[in-house]
Amino acid sequence: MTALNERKQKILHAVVTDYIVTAEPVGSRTVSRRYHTDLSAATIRNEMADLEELGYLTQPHTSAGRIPSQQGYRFYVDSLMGVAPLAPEEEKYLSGVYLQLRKMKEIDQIIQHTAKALSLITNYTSLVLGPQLRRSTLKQLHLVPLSEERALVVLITDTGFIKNKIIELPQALNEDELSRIVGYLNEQLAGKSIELLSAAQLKQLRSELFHKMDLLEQMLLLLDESSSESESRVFLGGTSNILNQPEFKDLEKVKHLLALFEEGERLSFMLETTMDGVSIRIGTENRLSEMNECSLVTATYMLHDRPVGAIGVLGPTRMEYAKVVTVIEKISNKLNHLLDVL
Amino acid sequence: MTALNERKQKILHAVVTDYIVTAEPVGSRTVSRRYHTDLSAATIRNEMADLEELGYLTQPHTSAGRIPSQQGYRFYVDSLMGVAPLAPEEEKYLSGVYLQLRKMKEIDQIIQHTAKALSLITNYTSLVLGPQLRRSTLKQLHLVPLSEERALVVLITDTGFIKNKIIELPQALNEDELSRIVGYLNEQLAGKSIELLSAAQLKQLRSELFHKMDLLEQMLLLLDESSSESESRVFLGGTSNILNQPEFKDLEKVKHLLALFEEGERLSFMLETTMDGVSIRIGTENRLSEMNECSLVTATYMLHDRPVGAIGVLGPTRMEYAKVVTVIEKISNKLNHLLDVL
DNA sequence: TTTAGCACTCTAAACTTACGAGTGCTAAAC
DNA sequence: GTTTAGCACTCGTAAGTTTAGAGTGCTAAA
Repeated sequence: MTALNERKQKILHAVVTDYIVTAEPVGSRTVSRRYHTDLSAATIRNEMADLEELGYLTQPHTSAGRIPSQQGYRFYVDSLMGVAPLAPEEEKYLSGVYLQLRKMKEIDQIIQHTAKALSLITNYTSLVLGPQLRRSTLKQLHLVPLSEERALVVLITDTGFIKNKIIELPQALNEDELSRIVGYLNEQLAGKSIELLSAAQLKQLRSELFHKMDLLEQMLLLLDESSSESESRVFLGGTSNILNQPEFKDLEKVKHLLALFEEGERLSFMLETTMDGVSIRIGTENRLSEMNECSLVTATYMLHDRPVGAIGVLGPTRMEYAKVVTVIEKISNKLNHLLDVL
Repeated sequence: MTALNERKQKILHAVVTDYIVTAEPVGSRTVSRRYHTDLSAATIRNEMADLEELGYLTQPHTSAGRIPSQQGYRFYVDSLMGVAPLAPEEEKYLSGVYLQLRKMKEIDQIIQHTAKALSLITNYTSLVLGPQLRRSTLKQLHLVPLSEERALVVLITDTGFIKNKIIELPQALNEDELSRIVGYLNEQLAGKSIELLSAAQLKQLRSELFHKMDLLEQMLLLLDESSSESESRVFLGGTSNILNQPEFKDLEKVKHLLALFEEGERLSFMLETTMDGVSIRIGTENRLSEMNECSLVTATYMLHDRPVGAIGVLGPTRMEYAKVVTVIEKISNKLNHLLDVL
């Protein structure tokens, strides 16, 4: 792939940015007039023909303007686009949201409001992956007796996540024994990453406490569940925003996307795969076929310097990448700060 | 409003059922041929003109067939429609789902799977309102010390619902005092309906324990939150199903509905308002303007003979009412049985 | 190397036409 | 008096037709 000279880059930049706002194929005349006054339309025309040959632009049909190809967007995102600052009122809005959130410590609320803010400010659909149990560290394990036969296991992580489960007690146990077991488990497990609680380690524990099998099994089951994938806590915001995009006037595409939105598993997979910095996946770079005409911008957020979750914005490939990246960075930062205090 | 003679009722029935499956205006010829061979099209025509005059049918335009008006659907639902039995494979599917669910005691999973089953079997969008804290009875209140300054309050209801909240401890308290307070609160509150924990009662508690203000305030706050509306736990299933309905080929309508789907508050309001038996609300009978072209069939489900939540199916006014009612009844029953064991 | 000019292409929108399903009315039949 | 056949009329949809205009590629001159 030949490197693009500066002029071609400028023209590509013009086509991409214009198409992003207008959603209409961009003609040589438009580029010449609106972006690059010192060249004639004819010259632009030649360059655009070259850019098409090189794979950066395509023509919907013979006598229409050009639109960026996936490769075109990729080049734009990698080398061309600058930083789009937020409007003052957008900044203000975000600050307001996170000032509010500082008061409520419920992680679910934080996540949900983040999804809402993200979609509101970008006008796209937002996805937020809640702190993954798997990526958290066990802080404390508690056993709250409920009755003779039942107890509540409370699992608390450093991410502030709390998971409950009711278990059946073997009747043979008295209170002392119980608290001894719990104490022992805490000793052994506290501070360990839930993901890294390897099968081996759990197995060892199992054998160490083999005489209290029943009880232990149940508590360990909770851990197993926690470290498994099944926890797909993805929150969406602004799902109706996709309908604002002209590329989704086709109901079939919308239907597929909406159906995808209900599949938490697959969504969280999309968000989990990129686990550092801001990532942009364009069109078919997303593995899911439903998203072949979409782009997904994601970033992770941290707790204690470890990535524990992710936020993302889903829009058409014709997306305002620069702005979205700014917003994503800003929000993931705010989220980091917010969680640090937690 | 004149009562309809039997023939008119038969014709109205024919028009409604035909329109429900075809989504096309129904002509006199169709009724005569497909439903009522012993009368000519001309006769049907006259009757249909009458039915229109009476407000049960409308014409989209002068020379088209008739479609049921809202009043027409209402009459159909109240007096005409019979009981639609489920297909054996549908029965089997439902039994399978609830056999599975019997194993997992997590209320959230039960709710979510119910939503999924409901939408899958009806091909409409389903709404499920989780057990309302407000409608539950307090079973136990626990305080789990986390550190010097923090503790976890665990609130357990008879509906199996568990709510956690982290509170800050006033340092002046030692463990004994804590457990005494918690013991006292349990004594006072256990078995009480959370909704009926009146402001007065809470106030009394506040004064009784006024010297431990700080701590108490925080625990009572949890109760306040629980009894307030803010808990809008509505789960949706099959949101993409609305796009299968020809009446929603218009993107604007879909957009409004999708946006509504994100407003948990308003949705749960819709479900809460009908709190006994199966209720059918057609078109503008729903208060929300977004739902003026939809029908909502809802039913409550019970725990210990008290309604604690609701399930619902949302579709176009041209809905398979008979089948939906059967499904809703069946599922709410299964849910009742499932929760009884809990 | 750039640009003006021009013939050519192709879509989208506007307009026309044709078809057919369905109606309401009238007058005859039961 | 009720039912039905017949018929002229309405109106929306779908299928063609036309037109306008935006944009292109190519050629030849600057």
